[in-house]
Amino acid sequence: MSFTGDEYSKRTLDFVQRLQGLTDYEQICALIMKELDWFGFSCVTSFSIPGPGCHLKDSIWLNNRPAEYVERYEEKNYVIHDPVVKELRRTMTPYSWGDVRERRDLKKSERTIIDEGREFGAHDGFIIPIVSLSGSMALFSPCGRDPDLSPRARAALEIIGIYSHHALTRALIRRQREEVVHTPLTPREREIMQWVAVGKTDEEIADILSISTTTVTSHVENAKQKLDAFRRTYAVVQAIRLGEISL
Amino acid sequence: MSFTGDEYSKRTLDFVQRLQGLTDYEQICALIMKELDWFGFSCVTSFSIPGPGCHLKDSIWLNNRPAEYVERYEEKNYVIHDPVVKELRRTMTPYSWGDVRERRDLKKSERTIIDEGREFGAHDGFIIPIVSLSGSMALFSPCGRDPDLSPRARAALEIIGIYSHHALTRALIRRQREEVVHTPLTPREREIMQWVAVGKTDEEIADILSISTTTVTSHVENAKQKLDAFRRTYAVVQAIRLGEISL
DNA sequence: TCGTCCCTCCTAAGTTCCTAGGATGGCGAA
DNA sequence: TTCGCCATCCTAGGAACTTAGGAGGGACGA
Repeated sequence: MSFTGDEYSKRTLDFVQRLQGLTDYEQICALIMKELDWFGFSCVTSFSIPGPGCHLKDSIWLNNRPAEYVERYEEKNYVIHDPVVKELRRTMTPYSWGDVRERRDLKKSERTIIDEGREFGAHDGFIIPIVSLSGSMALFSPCGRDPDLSPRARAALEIIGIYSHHALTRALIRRQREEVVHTPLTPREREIMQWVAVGKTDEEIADILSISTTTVTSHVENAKQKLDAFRRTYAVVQAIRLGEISL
Repeated sequence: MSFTGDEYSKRTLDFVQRLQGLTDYEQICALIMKELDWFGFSCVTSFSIPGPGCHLKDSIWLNNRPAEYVERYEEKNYVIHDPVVKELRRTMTPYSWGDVRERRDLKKSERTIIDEGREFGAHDGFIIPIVSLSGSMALFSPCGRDPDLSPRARAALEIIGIYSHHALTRALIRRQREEVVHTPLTPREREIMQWVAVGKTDEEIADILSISTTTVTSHVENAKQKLDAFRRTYAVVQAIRLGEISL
């Protein structure tokens, strides 16, 4: 190994310090890619696991792998079958593609998916699982021809991955908030939506808060309007997304 | 400053490496507190901002500040008025209590809240904002009598905070999944709940998927049962929480 | 082959929600 | 003090959801 442990740690802290100053999404991406390059990673992908009915495209936070690769990945719905992604459900600690490829219980088709990456110059990659308390999973995955995957590098990469993810989230949230001009709910509306979110009927909420049912209904309707929702189910989802109520 | 920059970075990377091996919540907490001690922090609190109707107590992820302090904080509902917490909504980058205290526009009552911390041995503290794409905010905040808040320490602390938060989430998710024996939804149920979540009516969903309305209804009912929900609104929230669907 | 799970479809009464109004009093900012 | 926002309450028809059943066909593993 040509780098000392301290080289890794110093770089990592420097990286974080530089990233702290950035708020612009594109600048953050550029800095992340530059840093990963030092480790021998030429590409990076970060996305949250899309649910059914959700396209992978809409879940991607950061990606500079070839467009054709991503298209094929999306087209063949690899995100469901890719063993590297499936591994996310087993473990919550970082691992490399190689770690997965070595497993005995892989089907032939699964091995194919990993190997296809090679055609695009990605011989090995590293997966940093990202969890959120809401239970949704995401991953941050740099890859390249011959990346540094030594233990010390892995520790540094986990920091880089988690911190990058955090910085990207911050930038995306900022952008989201700027885009969505969202009228904030009043405290009462928030309180009532919180009850709606746990499945209480207007009558039950009225009982809990000692107000009339019609009042509850009108608060919900106001909130729906502010949240741009026709149905209260979506209003709740929007309220969660916009941070008006929490899970 | 008695420590070199490299000391910070080396420690930080070591900390992350040690934390990587841990899955037990209590062990993780212990390691975090030990590490923060080195920076001169005697206490640490981490919680997500509770919505109305939610108690702060239920949102705490990690805390070793005196119980009486927390009780008073909760009782007086400081989480709403604490200027240090309010600052979260303005900025998404770390700051110290001192940074907030210096602001001119603070009300007297707000200053009091900060100063009350001193009675419990916390003269200054550091806030690391944690954002999640769902929009919910949380914070990680160590505090102490005379902590190290130098620029280099702040960069290290941000890593420590974000990484600790991530490790805690991992441990809590693991625990949550062990506790909640949750029957997974079928692909079709997930797909339909995803549409429910965006406020589509059963009829609209039936149109979209080219199946009958009654089929949609029965999928929703099955999902509700699996998610232990009486109302579809709550079913959606549960599905999000359990990672069955994403925002 | 048998059992199990998934997806599909059906009925029908009862409950809850949605819509689109209007109206009052309180409270704080300009 | 006036203006605006907030919380409260009201009506009433029509739309959507809830509940508790049953039932057939297909896929897949034991």
